[in-house]
Amino acid sequence: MPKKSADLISAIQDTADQALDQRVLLSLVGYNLKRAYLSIMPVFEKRMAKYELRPVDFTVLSLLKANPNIQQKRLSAAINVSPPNLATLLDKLEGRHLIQRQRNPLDKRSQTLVLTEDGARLCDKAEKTASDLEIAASNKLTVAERAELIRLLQKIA
Amino acid sequence: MPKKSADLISAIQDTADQALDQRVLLSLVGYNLKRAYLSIMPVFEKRMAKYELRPVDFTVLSLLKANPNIQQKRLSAAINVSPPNLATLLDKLEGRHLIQRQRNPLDKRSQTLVLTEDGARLCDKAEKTASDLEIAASNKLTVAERAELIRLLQKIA
DNA sequence: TATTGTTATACTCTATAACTATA
DNA sequence: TATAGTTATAGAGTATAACAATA
Repeated sequence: MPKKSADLISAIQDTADQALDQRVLLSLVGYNLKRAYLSIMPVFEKRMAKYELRPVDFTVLSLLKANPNIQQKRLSAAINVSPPNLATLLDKLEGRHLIQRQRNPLDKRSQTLVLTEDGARLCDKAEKTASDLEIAASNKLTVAERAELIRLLQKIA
Repeated sequence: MPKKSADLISAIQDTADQALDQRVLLSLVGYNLKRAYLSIMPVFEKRMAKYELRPVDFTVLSLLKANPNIQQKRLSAAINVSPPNLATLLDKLEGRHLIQRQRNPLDKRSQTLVLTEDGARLCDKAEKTASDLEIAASNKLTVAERAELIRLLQKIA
């Protein structure tokens, strides 16, 4: 509801001085999730960039380490990346000799995935970096709070 | 580390039967944040789509309601949308007569933003929808847990 | 010269349709 | 006919550079 002249000027001055009122948005879980995510991810991305890994690449390597010989289909569902997009992602990792696709002898349509030795080495380093970072990134929380946060997040998802 | 023939077959069968091991990833706050976010946002987006609002459009309307006559610069910083992207976003909202840009008489470079009457009405409805949804979306949490989750998320951000 | 906001554009991410090879 | 994976492509979201108007 637009104002005119003097009213507008004083309204602008008032608004500029005040702290931003975000009470409604900050009462919503989704808004807080996004803010928290945006505040911690840039650091993580920066660290992973040293290994030329995006967060999703790290996720794939770490899942392959823990689940060798997993099928692409299952990986795709687990990490919420569509089969077409996963295919190109895996092309890149395979091109860097970090993973290997193996035709499944039981069903030649499907492929199973494993880390190469290079991939396993890189994954170990990246996981170490991630867990180091985890401590630094959540230094605003106590150990108990961090555990509680993770528990609540897993309850939602 | 690729296997051959019989070994591979039994490895594949084992992997296919087992639950996916995500322990490393699930120990990281960032991974859990993303999973929680992805699990609650589709519902929110669907509801907001009825008002032809994306989450970020809702955020802008709600912030303008609570902070009339805010400058674009400040809004841009608050919601993490770059000035060029905010400009086109505001173009669309202004084209729908939901908001209005006003040249700041104190500094003609800047513009301040307000909701129109239509915008205020739509924002009220959308905020009502959001808070209704909030209860349904976080029904896996108790009231106390939800409050604690929000508190911890705000500590991180 | 610096700042606010805009335009134009490029880059990344995500989503969809159509194809292959196997079953 | 159905499924796993791929290719190609389109769309949304995000980032950057160059510009106009004002300070």
